Amino acid sequence: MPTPHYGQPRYRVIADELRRRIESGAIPSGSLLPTESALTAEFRASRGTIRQAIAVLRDERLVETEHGRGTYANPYRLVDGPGEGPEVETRERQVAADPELAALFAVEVGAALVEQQNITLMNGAVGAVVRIYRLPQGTQ
Amino acid sequence: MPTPHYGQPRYRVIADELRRRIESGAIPSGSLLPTESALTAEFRASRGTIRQAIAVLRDERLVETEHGRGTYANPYRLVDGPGEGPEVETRERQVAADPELAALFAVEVGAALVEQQNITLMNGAVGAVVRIYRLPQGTQ
DNA sequence: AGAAATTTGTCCGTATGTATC
DNA sequence: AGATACATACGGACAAATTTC
Repeated sequence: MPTPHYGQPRYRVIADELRRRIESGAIPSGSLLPTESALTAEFRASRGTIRQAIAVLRDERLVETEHGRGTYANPYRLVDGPGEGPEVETRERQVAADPELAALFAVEVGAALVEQQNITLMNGAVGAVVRIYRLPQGTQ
Repeated sequence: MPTPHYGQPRYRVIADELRRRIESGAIPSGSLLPTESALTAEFRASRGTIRQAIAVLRDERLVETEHGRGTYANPYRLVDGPGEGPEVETRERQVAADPELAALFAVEVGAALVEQQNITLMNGAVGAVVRIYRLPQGTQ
């Protein structure tokens, strides 16, 4: 079978699906993701592709992998014990440029921007939300 | 041929060497790196390993790759004007909480939040826009 | 304008090394 | 020691973007 990849590459499709499962709770926070070989079987993809999909989630800090053990979902979720310092939760996504951002970046309104959102938590409460906007890779 | 990787993995060794060449100027800023196939020949490594090495440098934002063209060295360097460093423009204002921010801060949609916006400039162009949201003083 | 060559992007299969349980 | 799982590396194939002729 050939390897067409029109549109989204497979590893992104798989990453999107896994992200959905984690965010929906289908894969509970703190639990292990299915193994690489299980995902290989389920998605009919090679190990390299599965690993690439997981790498995407790892970059987003949505999962964390431990050598010889497995890949955990949502390891940075706060379940703080008492007296812990501020924690940060990070997420990255693509958004459409609002008129002000469009003017700043000299792109059209609605153009794709990358938004990185950091949520600073203090004692379990949201202290501040930081949103960083950049042009997508390769467009600058 | 077996594939031992004692000590440093090969892709890291190659990444280190390429980083050295870029930082030493052996590969001038803004110029193209050797092609993947050229690096394959020079380092006697597979293309996957070369691409992994380049991915390391890409994560460091030391290089940028364009499909069908090549990989550029140091695309993000600042070329400051006379005596100027990177500049930041800051502004603070009050905004209404969008649904997501409202949920995060546990306030009603439309409630007042303080937004601090920092615009970082690189080469006179907008590099990133940072928006920090907090609850107004006295409400936390 | 169009075809060919070049270069990077994605995917596959496989093998071996290393860490953890 | 054995089983399991992640890390690294290889080689090959086809897709897609760019450049060159």
